[in-house]
Amino acid sequence: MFALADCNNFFVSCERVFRPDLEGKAVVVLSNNDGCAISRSNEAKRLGITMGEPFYQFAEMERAGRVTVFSSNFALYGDMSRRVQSVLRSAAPEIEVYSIDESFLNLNGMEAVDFDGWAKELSKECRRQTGIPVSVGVAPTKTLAKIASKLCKSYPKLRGGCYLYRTEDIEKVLRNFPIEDIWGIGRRYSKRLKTYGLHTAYDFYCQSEEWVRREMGITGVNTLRELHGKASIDFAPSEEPKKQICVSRSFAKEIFDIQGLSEQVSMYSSMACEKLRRQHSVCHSATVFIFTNRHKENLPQQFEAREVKFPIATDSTIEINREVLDTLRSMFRNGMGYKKAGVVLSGIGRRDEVQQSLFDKVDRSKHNALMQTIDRLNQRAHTTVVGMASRSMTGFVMNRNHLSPAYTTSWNDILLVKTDI
DNA sequence: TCTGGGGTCCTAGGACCC
DNA sequence: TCTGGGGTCCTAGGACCC
Repeated sequence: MFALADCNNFFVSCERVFRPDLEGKAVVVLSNNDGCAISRSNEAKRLGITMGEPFYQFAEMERAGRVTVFSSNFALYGDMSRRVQSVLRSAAPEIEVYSIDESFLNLNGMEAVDFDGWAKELSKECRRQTGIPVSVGVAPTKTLAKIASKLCKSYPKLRGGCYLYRTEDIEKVLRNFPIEDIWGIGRRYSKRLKTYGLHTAYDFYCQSEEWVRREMGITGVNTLRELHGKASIDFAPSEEPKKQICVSRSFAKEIFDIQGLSEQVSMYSSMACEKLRRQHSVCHSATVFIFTNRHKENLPQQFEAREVKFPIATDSTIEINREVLDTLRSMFRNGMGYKKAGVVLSGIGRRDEVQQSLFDKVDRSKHNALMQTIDRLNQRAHTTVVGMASRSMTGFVMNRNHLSPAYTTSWNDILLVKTDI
């Protein structure tokens, strides 16, 4: 058996823990830049605010006091997420942290347990210890556990826990479950499946493996098998190092000058390199991308990405940053108003397995020592106190007009000291 | 005026190898 | 006239997830 513990309306719930006056009211958390809705309370959903809806389209409701909005505060959400995880960890032998608000639990070895009661109790315990409402679904496969946890949200009678295992119960649930809500069937596939007349999870459930393989490949077959109670998606308890690390942002206003753009991109590459070193990895390539504002169709557009390769895998901010900025300059065009930029590190491998070269011109031990020192200083300060001189001195060019206080963490304002390294 | 950010896996086709 | 067979690796693009 597997459990899925899913935090209800997670970001909104985090804000409400510290604003109990907002319980029962319409609340929305906005994306970076206060761009669009990324988390909504049930009351906000009832007002008709949709996922991803641009803020300006419901700003009137906010002004009228019908909905409270927050800028996203990921320092808070990350901290609350860890608290929920620690409650879950104590309830089951193995945990797979799937996302900031969802964890799978492997319940092998707990055969004698009353899973329905266990799920309800775990939900209650999460609420008691962290203040976050959590839906716990238990089923023979991950895909069915996802469905079981969704049922908790529709039926308060379940008191946050649902155990789904009997074939007749599963089939009854699938008959009323929309095909597009199945884990693994997204917008594209559900649209296509509907053209074949498949509308519910049960319609999909009744198809043959051969047909599903032709239409959707092996991933579709795995989903089908999971609905039939045959576990086909791996449980991955350990935290694997990332195979790709990306830092990107949209800007509050378009940036037209190479200097301003360089400062942002340099900051992104520094942040990506920090993440890389934190997981003890090195990378073989870095991709820089810059986008103009796609919503301004009357203006000239540019959506470009370029990759630089490192013959010897590296984790040095100095080395990566230099190549990234050179690449950026080669892409930059005068007169373009850039709205978004980012840096992606890929070709990631372990640092202790780097292939050396006879012709290496970089003094790697020197770079390593410097990077270690910088990381240690910044970690101790809980903020950036030492960084590349090329990076932004003032942080993100970002709107955050509705930010909640740092309730559980010290707030990380960027304070930058220039050095001559 | 105003529209997020960060990931994973699978597949097909090309380059290259013997 | 007639031109092999089998494999790996890499990459881009498409699908998905939260």
